[in-house]
Amino acid sequence: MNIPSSEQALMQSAQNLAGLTLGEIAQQAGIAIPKDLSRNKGWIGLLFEHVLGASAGSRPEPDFPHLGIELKSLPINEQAKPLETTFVSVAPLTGLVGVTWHNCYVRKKLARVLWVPVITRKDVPLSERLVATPFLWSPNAEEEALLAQDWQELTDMIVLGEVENIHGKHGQVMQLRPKAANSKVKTQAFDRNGKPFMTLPRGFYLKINFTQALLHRYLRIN
DNA sequence: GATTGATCATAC
DNA sequence: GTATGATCAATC
Repeated sequence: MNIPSSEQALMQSAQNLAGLTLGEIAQQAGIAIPKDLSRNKGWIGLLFEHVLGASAGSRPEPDFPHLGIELKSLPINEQAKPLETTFVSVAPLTGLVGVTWHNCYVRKKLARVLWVPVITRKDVPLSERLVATPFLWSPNAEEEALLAQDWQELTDMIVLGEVENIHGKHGQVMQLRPKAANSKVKTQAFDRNGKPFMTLPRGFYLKINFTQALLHRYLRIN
């Protein structure tokens, strides 16, 4: 697939995915379908990136750098309720001096997101799952305020050396959870005395209630 | 059943 | 290890 030249071109090809199954999309793209996602958790996201012409690679940039748009797949059920939290980014545990909500990575990453919902049920094979209507989202004032509030709370705790006391329950719409290959992975952080120590890498995740609200706002459903 | 903590693949 | 893409699965 070619790189989309404009937002309109991207949205057009995204809309064209609606109503197709993952099997149809993969077949058209000539991509093999895994039996399940257990050892291919990012497969749907990579499939959409390929089909929509996102710049490949693991660079820390939006999927469509020239458009400033991030692409995210979103598993939902038939009632359009998200089934999983949405990973946003790895949380920096050091170098936070001078970082504010306005210049932080989470805000940049969520500025413009193309959501591609996939109707998911455990008993429906991957290849038969349907793509729902994709939509381009930017946070409204209310959503940004909620995100900013949670980001500030979590970042404050990190800065104060309390990262190991942060649990998934923190945050109303965004939470901090492990983001690593396994629980033995370590990255550097600072404790409450300012001394460096090694801890589990964490990531910011959007909670289900937040992504569900987006769906309601954009698809006018439920 | 929802939520939190753990985990899988791949590139560099 | 860090960054990309997320879902799995044990526990509450």
